[in-house]
Amino acid sequence: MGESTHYFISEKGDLLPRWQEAFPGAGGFRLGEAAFAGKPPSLIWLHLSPARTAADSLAEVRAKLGDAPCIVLSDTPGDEEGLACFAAGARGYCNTHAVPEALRQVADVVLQGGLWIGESLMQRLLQATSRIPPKAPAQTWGATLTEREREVAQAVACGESNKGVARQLGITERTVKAHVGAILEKLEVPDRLRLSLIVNGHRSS
Amino acid sequence: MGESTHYFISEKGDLLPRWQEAFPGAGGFRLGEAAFAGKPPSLIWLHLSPARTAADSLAEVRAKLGDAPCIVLSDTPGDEEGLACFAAGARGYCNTHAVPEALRQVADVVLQGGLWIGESLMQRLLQATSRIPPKAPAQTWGATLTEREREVAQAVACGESNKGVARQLGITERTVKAHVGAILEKLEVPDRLRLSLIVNGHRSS
DNA sequence: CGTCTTCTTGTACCAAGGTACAGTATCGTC
DNA sequence: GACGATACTGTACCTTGGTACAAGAAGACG
Repeated sequence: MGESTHYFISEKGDLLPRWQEAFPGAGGFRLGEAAFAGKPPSLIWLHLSPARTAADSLAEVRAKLGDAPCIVLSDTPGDEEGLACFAAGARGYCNTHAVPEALRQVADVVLQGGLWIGESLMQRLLQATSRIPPKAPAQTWGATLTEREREVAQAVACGESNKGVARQLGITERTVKAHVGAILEKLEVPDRLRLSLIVNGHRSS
Repeated sequence: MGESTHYFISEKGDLLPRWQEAFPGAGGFRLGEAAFAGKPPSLIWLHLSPARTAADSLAEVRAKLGDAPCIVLSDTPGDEEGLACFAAGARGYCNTHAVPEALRQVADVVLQGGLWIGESLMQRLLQATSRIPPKAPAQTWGATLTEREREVAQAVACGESNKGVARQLGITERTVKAHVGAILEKLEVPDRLRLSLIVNGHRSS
């Protein structure tokens, strides 16, 4: 790690204290600089600015600094922005204010050829390969479920607790748990929160 | 790296020489074994068998060995198989006959929380994301929250557990719980499921 | 300088979620 | 009649979610 050269590219070019702590000796540069002095970087950290799109920023960095892997730092991480970053060639995407230890970990992964990508974004990418439109009808998520399971799934997706679903459907909480368990297994999701995302059309199964 | 325990799961349970060279002391097990003896693995290598689907194999490994990250080894790597592996929770996907140095590199990346994914597969995933559903602007649900709370709220709304949010933001699970509690109180919702509905635009707060 | 807000973290506890094992009843199919 | 699928339910247990009490650090503000 001591041999790597880190460039932090941001709007103002100054280094946050935690960046310096993570990588003593790292360079801080403004995105708008015409050229970057010194030894070529082995790793580029791009601190996103609200004033530019991720794709524009990455393209500019690419044009000026070449092919060193780039990790994007975002003040307000989100899946859309993450998608844009990876589409534009980033190798990592994380929070601007991550602790130094986390930054070093991300650096290690990316320097060794891996990706640093959030779990929810990865799931999003995987599910997008099915090309299912945002508002998933029950025919998709509900295709493998029984009628009762679909009822329970919809109630859960509206935010009901197991007790609430039991009251609503006139069955015991234990029966609701049985249905919920079967639904989670059939749809291969870990919990009711993810189930809700699928039923409400934020994910496809 | 010396402290990590590697399990190689394959049809016959024997270790290829290059696997042993990469990780002396690694255990070799048959996928069909009822149970795995010894110290829990820190990393699982699953050698795919033509006789089983990737999803079935990964599910079985998951059920028997728990949540250690899993890297899939394939004799005939391809994007379709790779997709299935990552969809089933794998953290890496590479060639069965990769050289020991490459295997150690993949192990490093995955043990540090990264992904090992092929370039063409990553491009495939990115190309599939053509349409992205609109999200409720943070100005509505996020107006009364602090910046950190909005970050936590968004992560939760994407389906993350408290542990997952903690990993993502580089803070402890206890801190995430503190933020989640504050968010639930400010938005006057009973739990993270309802929070998710608000953030994703299914409810007004 | 004192106060307040925000962020962070600890231990502890209780409720809810989810899983496991086990079982009965009904209905449709062979 | 046997069998499988579905719906329903029990006890038990473990994990996660959420709350309570407590506390320190840093930055902004009067």
